[in-house]
Amino acid sequence: MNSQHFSTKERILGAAEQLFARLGFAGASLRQVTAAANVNLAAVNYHFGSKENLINEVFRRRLDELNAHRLQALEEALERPGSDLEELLGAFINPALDLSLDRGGGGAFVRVLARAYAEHNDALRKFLSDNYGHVMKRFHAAFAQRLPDLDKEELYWRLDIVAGALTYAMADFGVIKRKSGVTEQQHRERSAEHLIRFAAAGLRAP
Amino acid sequence: MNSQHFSTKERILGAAEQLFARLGFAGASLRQVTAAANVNLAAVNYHFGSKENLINEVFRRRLDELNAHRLQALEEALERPGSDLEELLGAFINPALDLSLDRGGGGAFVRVLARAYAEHNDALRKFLSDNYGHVMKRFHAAFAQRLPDLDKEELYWRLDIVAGALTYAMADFGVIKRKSGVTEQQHRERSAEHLIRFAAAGLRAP
DNA sequence: GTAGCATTCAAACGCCCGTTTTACCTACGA
DNA sequence: TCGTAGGTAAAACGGGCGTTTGAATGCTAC
Repeated sequence: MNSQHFSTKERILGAAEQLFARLGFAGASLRQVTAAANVNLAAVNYHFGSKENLINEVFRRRLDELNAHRLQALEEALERPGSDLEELLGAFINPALDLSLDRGGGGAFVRVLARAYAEHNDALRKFLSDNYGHVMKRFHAAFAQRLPDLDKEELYWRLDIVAGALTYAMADFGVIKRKSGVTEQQHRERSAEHLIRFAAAGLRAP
Repeated sequence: MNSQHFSTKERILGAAEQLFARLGFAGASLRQVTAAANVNLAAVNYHFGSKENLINEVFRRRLDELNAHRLQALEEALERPGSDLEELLGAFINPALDLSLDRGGGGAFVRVLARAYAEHNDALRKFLSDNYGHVMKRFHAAFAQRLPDLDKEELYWRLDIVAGALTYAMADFGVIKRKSGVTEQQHRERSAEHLIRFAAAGLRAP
């Protein structure tokens, strides 16, 4: 299986991501993680130092990439001459959507991310703020330029609502059932379309 | 403290709610719960049978009431002659807001509810669907009447987005910091206002 | 080939978990 | 007044937890 192609560290990160998504940080034990990764129990403490630090590394591996993709998509949208609000929203939402569809655990990671929000852990919040703060600022500036009549603070509130709805949608919290005959890819693309249309109207609200 | 005025069962439920909100279902132990409730460890298994069942009772205690309040607020809004979309949204959002401001643990409960979504547990989903399914159907019908041009399935998607944003906002996931000089009550009222305005525009989107 | 280092391994450490047992209160109807 | 049922108490059960240890292994450079 994985054992052949990936290093011990990578196998641990992958297995941890899956199990944290399914069972939570407290609910998934290192014995379960190392068994799924097909490595020795002591490997976690050897390579990562502690369970706490393993959790952080699970985040870091994905967030840097998502970060970069969002900013890149935003710059591309801003460079297009006639780009509208929906395109800016797409730059924010689509990279997250792509991640959730990624082979190799991205789908599990968005659920881990949703759990992180629910954990309400201060250290984790600081970590996320450090990693995401400047991204949100950049998007805020771009949206503010497109919505000059909207109060700046009001815009912060609304972007916060968009982020909430996106987190919720990505982690598949909702009650909307995927119909048979619709692939997961199609389901998520439809999710993104609905979300963008809804959010664009919400941002344009008087 | 509580010991004087509440029964053993009530003290356990209250302490469990607080600790589940803070540490999660797996993260909070029965030893922590019973110590906080100032009761004997064995009392949980005596009164509730198991930790699993205690979790269910923590939900049941609050959900029945929230359920009833939402439906009552909806009926009242529908009976008012000139009631608009914002009033229907208020009937959905405000009871949840009130619960989150409730003395005696409501604020903790909304975070427990957010954790429940993140848990993605099938048994818990069925429990929530059984308790909430008819409420969502009732709201869907009311919104459909106010938005006759909107496709029924599209409306389901949009209500799902509203529910997501609400869950996120209630559990205080967002990055919006409460300013000094603003009480928590005021902060949450402002939250609801922003959410209703945003959601109303999103629902009306073409 | 062997010295040196990074990695893997099995085993054990002390601790905390959910649950059960058994004895002990305490109030109330017969 | 006594028997009894409902509640509380302390202690123990087996088992799983994160972490540490020290020996065995593989790999690279000389």
